Amino acid sequence: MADKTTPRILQGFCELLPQDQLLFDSLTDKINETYKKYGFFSIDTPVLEFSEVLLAKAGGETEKQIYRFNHYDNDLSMRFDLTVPLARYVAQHSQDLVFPFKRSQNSKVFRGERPQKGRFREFYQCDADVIGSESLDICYDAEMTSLIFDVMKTLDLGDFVIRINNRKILSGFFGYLGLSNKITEILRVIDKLEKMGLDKVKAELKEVGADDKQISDILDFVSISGSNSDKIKALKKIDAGELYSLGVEELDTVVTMAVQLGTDEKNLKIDLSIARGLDYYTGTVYETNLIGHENFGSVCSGGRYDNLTGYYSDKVMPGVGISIGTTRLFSLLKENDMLGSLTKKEKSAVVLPMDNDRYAYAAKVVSEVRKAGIRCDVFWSDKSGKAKFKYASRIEADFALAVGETEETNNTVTVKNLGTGEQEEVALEKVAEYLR
RNA sequence: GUGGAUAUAGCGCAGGUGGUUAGCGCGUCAGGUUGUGGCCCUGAAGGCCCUCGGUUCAAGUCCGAGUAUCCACCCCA
Repeated sequence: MADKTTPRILQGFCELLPQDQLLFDSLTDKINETYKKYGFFSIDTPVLEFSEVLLAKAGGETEKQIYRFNHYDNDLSMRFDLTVPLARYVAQHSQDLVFPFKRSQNSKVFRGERPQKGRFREFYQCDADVIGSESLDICYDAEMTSLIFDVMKTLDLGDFVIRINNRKILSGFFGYLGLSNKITEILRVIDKLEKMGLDKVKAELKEVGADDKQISDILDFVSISGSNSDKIKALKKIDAGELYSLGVEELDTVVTMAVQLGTDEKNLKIDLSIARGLDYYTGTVYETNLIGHENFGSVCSGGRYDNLTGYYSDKVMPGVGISIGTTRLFSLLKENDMLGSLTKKEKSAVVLPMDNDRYAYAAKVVSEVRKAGIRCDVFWSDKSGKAKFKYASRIEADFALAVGETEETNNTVTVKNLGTGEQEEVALEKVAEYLR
């Protein structure tokens, strides 16, 4: 073993064994199918973009995390999310797209940050966004809410809550308190309320520069309680300017409409402390948590942004979108032994030729089974009978189809159910039917 | 970027106060059973004990540095 290269991969990069990959694919399939049902069109964009394009807007944290390098004369960057490439895509192809444009995308993104539990440097995001031309009705925000609801129902990961808020409400209210120049910082602090607790938030708000009266107003505000309609009523009583009122109006519409679209109100909760760290959200914001697994963080987040393509085009294009970090979600589910709901697996079989003269007959058998649309494999190896059945068992096939001299003579197959251990000789033309 | 932990077989781990041949479980391969997997039994293969340096008659074990990985913070999916 001297001088061999150690097989290894980069930290924060992830790959799965075949049985896990099967489950991961089932996770993304379920999400994509739901997106499709809502009328989204799937696209893909390049992993690499010109740095000037990708970094047109980025700054601060994101910029530091981008994998960027030169190749000959090109300054290149790897996409760190799917939204910026979408903006470029829409600006570049706007004349060929139909608006409102509903696109979904399931692709890998790259972030050069320190990996840890549930955080990767290369990971899949499963996004759905609607982009409008000039304007985009608030009903789309409601539709996204309903989409989150449907996805979560389909994934069947247990009880969940979609927490919803509107940035206009927060910005309007904080502006009204005379804190309009500190809105971004305040939003970030408020967003941490659940995690850090009241005292720390108070201290941080003070650091940001709010006085005691402002702090208590803010905290009273975000802790407005009751049902969704109670909260809306309470919010409507407060007079905090035009932006604020518009936000309340929007939130009211989104919640009402989402319910009409099929969202169960039990799973939808107005939460005035949700702000989302990302600064490009301007209206509705979403976070989704699994009840009992709050430590997972948000499994599906998103929101409304006013002008997606501002850095690439003069056209105003508002949008609303959501994102599911499937790599993270999968790794957390696996760690918590929650992959059970993903095991939807089709039946599969493997043909075992019992001796070397049986290959031709094995070919006939496998072709018959495949014609019926059943996943089927042949073990073309001259090993012991034990090894053959062991192979069938290891690949987790449901059936082993043993074919030897007797079977060929009788034009049959010995079907062994690897789950129950029972076996039976079945006529070749009946095999496919027998396997179902 | 800041703080903490870990590094021994393909994987998961054990190896009091230094002592000569480094173990266990899983996996792999072979056999018990050459047409029957999972369970059981037997056997085999597989180790520069992360790297470099230091202390010592003697280092997997002690000390230092480096590297890598993991965890937490920041931020986020």
